Amino acid sequence: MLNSYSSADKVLLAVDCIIFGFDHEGLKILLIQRDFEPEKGKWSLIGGFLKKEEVLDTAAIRILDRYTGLQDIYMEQLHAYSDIDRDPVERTISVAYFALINIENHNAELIQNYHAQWFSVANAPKLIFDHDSMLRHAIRRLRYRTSIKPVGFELLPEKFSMRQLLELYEAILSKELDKRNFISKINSLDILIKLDEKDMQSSRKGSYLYMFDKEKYDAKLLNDFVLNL
Amino acid sequence: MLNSYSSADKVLLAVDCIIFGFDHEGLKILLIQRDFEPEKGKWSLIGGFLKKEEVLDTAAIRILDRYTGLQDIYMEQLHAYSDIDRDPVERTISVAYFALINIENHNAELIQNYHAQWFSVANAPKLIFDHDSMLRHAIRRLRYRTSIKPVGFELLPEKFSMRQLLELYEAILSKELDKRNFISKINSLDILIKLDEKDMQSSRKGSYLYMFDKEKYDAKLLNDFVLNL
DNA sequence: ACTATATAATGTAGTTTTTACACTTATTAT
DNA sequence: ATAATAAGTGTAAAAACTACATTATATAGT
Repeated sequence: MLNSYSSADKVLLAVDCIIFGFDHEGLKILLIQRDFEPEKGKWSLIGGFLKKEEVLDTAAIRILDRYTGLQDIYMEQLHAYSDIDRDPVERTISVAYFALINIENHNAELIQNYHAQWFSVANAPKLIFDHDSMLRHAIRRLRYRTSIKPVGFELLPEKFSMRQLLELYEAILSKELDKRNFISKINSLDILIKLDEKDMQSSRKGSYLYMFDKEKYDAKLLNDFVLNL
Repeated sequence: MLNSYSSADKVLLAVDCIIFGFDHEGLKILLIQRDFEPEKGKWSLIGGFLKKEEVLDTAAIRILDRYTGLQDIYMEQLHAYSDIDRDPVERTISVAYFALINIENHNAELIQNYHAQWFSVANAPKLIFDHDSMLRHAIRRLRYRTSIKPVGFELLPEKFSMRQLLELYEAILSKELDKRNFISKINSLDILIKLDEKDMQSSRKGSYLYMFDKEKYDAKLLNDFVLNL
């Protein structure tokens, strides 16, 4: 049994990132066009290999940083994918992560250099390998996560209007929400700060801006909420 | 980029299984006592190494079978654990799975041969490596999963009484539930068959036995239910 | 300065769901 | 016959959820 360590097979471990962003057009993901075979020219999630002395979370952070120039981003491990022929080049197990970023903050130059591009989740191209499956899982997980944890805000600017928040949740859930009911449910969570500032872009009247109140949320010491939208 | 395959590090991949069972004493897990160093004599989850030409799910199934003699068991991938020194012998990433078995069916002789043993989840011993963390995650996931999928039944005999089902959910959630409210919520899911048979062990009056109606459930074509207990 | 326009902001009544709670029934061991 | 034990059952009050329409505000255009 002890020597099972030495007799056991070693494999390549990849990390693939589903990087979510959000803007006026809706929910988006960052994809990269492969410039080498196989599947050259096809679209792919952004990924890389795990280094031997590296934790998976760190690898995901490293990869995200490399392609977006962003640090301190919400990331979450999704699932390990291990189909035998999932990568035709070599037996590779991939651990998928998803990231939620404020799309305004990414380094546009960087992603251009890497031939990366933002796509609407709704009409993303077909992806290589099992990346479509990863994306589907990520969306499902994102729906669940945003219904119990205050992570949706990661996709918005620091200051945002109720309309932006509403549209964010509509994009995540792929369904229309009633504005009044939505606002009262959000308000009942009691985790936002209403600012004196208004966003004057969207209308003549202007709409108040809000911020996520992390201190207040943490102070509640509740683990999860339930946001039934 | 292509040669990043050849330059990338390969690592050992382990699979560890949180095997849940349930009996009159409550929710249990199957643990094994290590008979080799390091951590000899300590309790551990049941695990093994992934083979090069093997899918993770298959490895989990193989490991479960080896220690319990059971096939066709509900299993679900939990998370990949990758702390650098999580296994002091060698750099090993572990993918944890949890399994739900009918505890009556396991092969008692097998687990004896392996020095495995059932423990109440409530007072399980300290486990090696990061296995305590895996167990905590597994319980959290089990709570969630049983609230949206009809998998709790996997832990019960094919025929079970409402009391058994109630006590199962109480064990999973670690809280008392109101009997009448529980029964009406379960009944409103409309996924059980009430048998003519009674369990005469528990009381003079005897309690009706039920079975999970998989056909009916599948026919509904709903993905998930919500069971707020 | 008046008006038109466009989005922001707000409240409620009806319905459904959830909760808390206690007595009767059925069986058999004595 | 009766004592004992768990099984089985219903309801009223509270809370949550749903559907829905009008008024308010700032400015751009005249």
